[in-house]
Amino acid sequence: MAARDYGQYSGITRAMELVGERWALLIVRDLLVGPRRYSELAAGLPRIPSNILAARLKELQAAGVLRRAPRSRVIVYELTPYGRELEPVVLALGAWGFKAMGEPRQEQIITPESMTIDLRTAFRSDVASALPATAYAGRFGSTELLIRVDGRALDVTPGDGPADLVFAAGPDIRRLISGELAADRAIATGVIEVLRGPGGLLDRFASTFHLAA
Amino acid sequence: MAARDYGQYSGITRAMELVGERWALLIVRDLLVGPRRYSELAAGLPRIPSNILAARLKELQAAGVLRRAPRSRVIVYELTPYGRELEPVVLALGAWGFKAMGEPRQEQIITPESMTIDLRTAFRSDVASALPATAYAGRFGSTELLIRVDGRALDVTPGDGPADLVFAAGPDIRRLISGELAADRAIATGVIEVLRGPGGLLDRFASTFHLAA
DNA sequence: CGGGATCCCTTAGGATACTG
DNA sequence: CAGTATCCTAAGGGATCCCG
Repeated sequence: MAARDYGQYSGITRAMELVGERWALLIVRDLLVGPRRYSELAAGLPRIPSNILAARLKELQAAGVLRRAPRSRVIVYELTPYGRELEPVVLALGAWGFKAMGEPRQEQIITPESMTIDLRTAFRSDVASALPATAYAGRFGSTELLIRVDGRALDVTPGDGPADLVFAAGPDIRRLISGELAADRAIATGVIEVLRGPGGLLDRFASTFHLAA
Repeated sequence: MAARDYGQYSGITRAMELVGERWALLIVRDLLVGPRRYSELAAGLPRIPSNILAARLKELQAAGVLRRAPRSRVIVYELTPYGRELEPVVLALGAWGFKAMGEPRQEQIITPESMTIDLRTAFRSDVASALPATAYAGRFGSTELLIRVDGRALDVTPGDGPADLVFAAGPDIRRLISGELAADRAIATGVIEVLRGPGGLLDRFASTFHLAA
């Protein structure tokens, strides 16, 4: 028996043995957004030691969660189909943890990958399907995301592009998503800064992305 | 910043900080079945050192996941409402890990709590709602469970009681739940031993509890 | 006897430096 | 860029002991 084995024959213990190590599910989360290179993963995971990242990648590969794929002279890591099946786990954890997020601390960062998954977590496809297709461009610190909502589909990509509403937000956008702060109040208090487009669209954004606290 | 902090401001990292430590989610899983005493938790978690169990209970209490509750001279640990909201996380992890369960190893045990959650994971309420109410009594090694299905409701309790079908099964019951083995084959090969009641009911059991691998 | 606390040892994780 | 190598600290594992 491996030292870090749980000694039980059940689904959860098996899952914990495969992806329960520290950092593992965060690597999976970032790869849920798309394939990533080693250095991209390292950049998105602040403070992960490179030896730990290397060790986790090997373990997750051995577990059948991800694979190394050569892409024209560089190597990227991508989830296997089985690894992608962790999405419900990651989203459920994200939804639960969202409710316990306090105020951001100084050194805490928001990465494009973490924001993308947080938006996916909060996305209400049934609400969105009743609204017209809308593209938002959000600037969160130094990361910029193009958020396209069309029917029940959500697509989040880095960078900008044609958007109906362009806004800049800090970590306090959480209070908009949780419903703690209404859209007009968010604008009035400067939590959200509308850079272009009708500010009224922010209310639609808040309806589309909502996660009660 | 705490040493085991992930340095990100996102839902998942917050969740991992609260319940991402080793053993934590297994404690939560057992408490999802019902309140438990310290010694009951220790018994259900083979190989957990007592100092680690004590440390986790304190951390989870500080995180607002569980609380100590005095029950007539003894102390039990029970989930808070917020802790119970981890059920989707635990079930999602269980469903994912179930598919990666290989053959059981000699020293791996099945506890009443782990089996209860595994059954909850595999429970198909929509299938069950179309079937007549049924009570099963299952013996898994030394643990005995009374499994009552009524409409969309599932109730699993330790011990026995009046049941339509009484059977004994080893860890290979996983192959019945995964659909790898049909009910009649499971009986014919001795994977499941029908102790009382019509063996045909095992097919209903397999329809009610199913998780594709 | 339930509910831990203590001790000692092993191993994983963190920080930093280095290399093909 | 994509990792190794090294060193050190902190957490986990196992056994034992303690206390109400």
